[in-house]
Amino acid sequence: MSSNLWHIYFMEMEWTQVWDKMMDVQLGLMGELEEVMNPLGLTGLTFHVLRFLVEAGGHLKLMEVAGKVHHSQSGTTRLVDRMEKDGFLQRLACEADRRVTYAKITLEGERIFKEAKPLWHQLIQLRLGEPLGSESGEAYLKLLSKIETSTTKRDGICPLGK
Amino acid sequence: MSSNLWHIYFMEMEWTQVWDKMMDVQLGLMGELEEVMNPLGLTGLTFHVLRFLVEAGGHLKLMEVAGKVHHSQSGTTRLVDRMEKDGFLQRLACEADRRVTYAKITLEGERIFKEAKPLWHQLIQLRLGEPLGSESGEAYLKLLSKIETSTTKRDGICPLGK
DNA sequence: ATGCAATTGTTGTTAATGCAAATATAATTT
DNA sequence: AAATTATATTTGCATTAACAACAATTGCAT
Repeated sequence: MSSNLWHIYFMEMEWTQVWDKMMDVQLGLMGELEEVMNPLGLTGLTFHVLRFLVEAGGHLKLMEVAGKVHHSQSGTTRLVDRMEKDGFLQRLACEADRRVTYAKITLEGERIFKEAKPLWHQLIQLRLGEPLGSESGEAYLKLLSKIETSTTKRDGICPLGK
Repeated sequence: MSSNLWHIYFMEMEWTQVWDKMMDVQLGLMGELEEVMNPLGLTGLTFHVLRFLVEAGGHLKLMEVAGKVHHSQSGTTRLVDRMEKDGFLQRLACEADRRVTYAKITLEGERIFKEAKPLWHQLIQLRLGEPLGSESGEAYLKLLSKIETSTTKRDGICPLGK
C-alpha cells in the first residue's frame, strides 16, 4: 500500500493542509475586502475602525481602537491621524480621564460607512453565506470557536490587512 | 417574541459573527507564529519562504515565491534581498531563461528551518490538532474548502503576516 | 501629601510594502 | 531579421507599520 493511501485509509489528518487552507482563505477574503473598500477611499482596516465606532455608539478610546484592530499604540495614533485628516473621525478629549482621547465618528464617517457596509455584507454573503449555508455556517462557527489562541478571548477582532 | 429570540428560534446565521471569528482566530494564529519565529531571527513570512523552498526541493523562481506568499514582485525582490543578506538563501541565475532568478536555500537556511519547523508543528498541534481532533479537523477542512475567493485556487498559500 | 508604578498618547527612527516606471530577456508576429 | 508583445526582476517613491523613547496623567501606597 502506498504511503499516500495509507493516510487516506487511516484518515490521518494533515494539519499543515488545514493551516495552509486557513491562510489561503483568509488572505483571499482580506484581499477582496481591500478591493471593495479602496474605491470608496477606505481600506479594510479603516472600514473596520468605522464599523467598531458605529457599533460602539459613535466613539471609542484610542486604546480600545488599538485592541479592536490589533494595532500598537503608535500605529493607532497614526491610523487615527489619517482618518481624522480624511474627515472620517474626530479626536475628542475625555473629561473624566485626561489621559484618554476618544475617536468619534463624524457625519462624513457615518455617510461613507453607510455606503461601505452593504458592500461588506455582499462580500460576506457571497463568500460565506452562499457557499456554506446556515447549517454549515453554524458548524463552521462552532469549529472556529474551538480554536482558541492567546489573543482570541480579547476584546479585539482584527480586520487587519493593509 | 423579541427580535433576539426570533433569530435563535429560526437558527438565523449571523454571518458577521463568523467573519469576526475568522479574523480573530486567524490574527491570533499569525501573531503566535510571529512570537515563535522571532526569537530564531525569522518572521512568519520568512519561515514560510524557507518552508516553500524546502518543499520545492531547495529552490524556486522569484515569481513562484511571490505567488506562494501572496506578495508583489517588488515586495518579493526586497524580501529575498533581506533573506539573502541574512544568509538564509542565495540568488541563482537560471541558465535556460536568463530573465529568471532562482532563490536557493542555503545550508544556514536549512539549519534554521530544521530548528523552526518543529515549533511550527507544535503550534499547529496545540491550536488545531488538540482542540479539533482529527474528526473535526476533517470537517473543518471540508468547510474551508467550500469558501472560494478570487485568489483561493492559485498556486499560493500565503503565510503572510509581518 | 508625596513618591512611584501603571496607563495613555505622541514623536523619531527604522523597516517593510505596493505601485509605477525602468531594464533586460524571451517569445511572437510580420 | 525587425518589430512588437509578453515575462521576470529591479528601482524610485510614497504609504504604512512597529519599536523605543518620551511626556502627561492617574491611582495607589505609603
